[in-house]
Amino acid sequence: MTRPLSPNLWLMKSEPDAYSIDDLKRDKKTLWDGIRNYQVRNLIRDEMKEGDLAIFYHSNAKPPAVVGLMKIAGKPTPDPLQFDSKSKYYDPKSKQEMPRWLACPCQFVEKFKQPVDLATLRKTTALRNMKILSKGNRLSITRLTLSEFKTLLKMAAAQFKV
DNA sequence: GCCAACGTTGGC
DNA sequence: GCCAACGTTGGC
Repeated sequence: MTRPLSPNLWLMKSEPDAYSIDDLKRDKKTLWDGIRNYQVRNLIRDEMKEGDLAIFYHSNAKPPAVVGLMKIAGKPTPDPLQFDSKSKYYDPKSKQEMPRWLACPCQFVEKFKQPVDLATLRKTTALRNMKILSKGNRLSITRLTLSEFKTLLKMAAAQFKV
């Protein structure tokens, strides 16, 4: 296995009612849990690594928008909620010795001064292939190309420099 | 393995 | 609240 030299770039969705960029700003670090989709689980298991960068997207928001930047702060770890019978993310079929679901540690980097809403994203030619804009893509974590990542940072007037 | 029924996501 | 576009479940 070769180790990629540059960080992977991701877009990660969260409903602000559940967990927002302001929550992350307050917490500084969080365990990104509640992932219950096998494609996404495989992505973080097989491809996500410490040091990767992720754009934070508010879904089901008014308006939906990219709102900030975070960094992957460690290896994916078993999602504790799958074993919590009181959680809505409880999975009775998952066993301690063979956990089914993973969560990933995320660290706050910045909240964008200029969040970019979905309508604006759709109008941006440089983002026309961005996964989140293609019809039918509902995955909560998707990859960004370097070009898409740079475009988003620029539009959002980000502090972070690639 | 097929597929109908059901559940979820998320924009609008 | 509606609904398109999935994903999951379980009977067969």
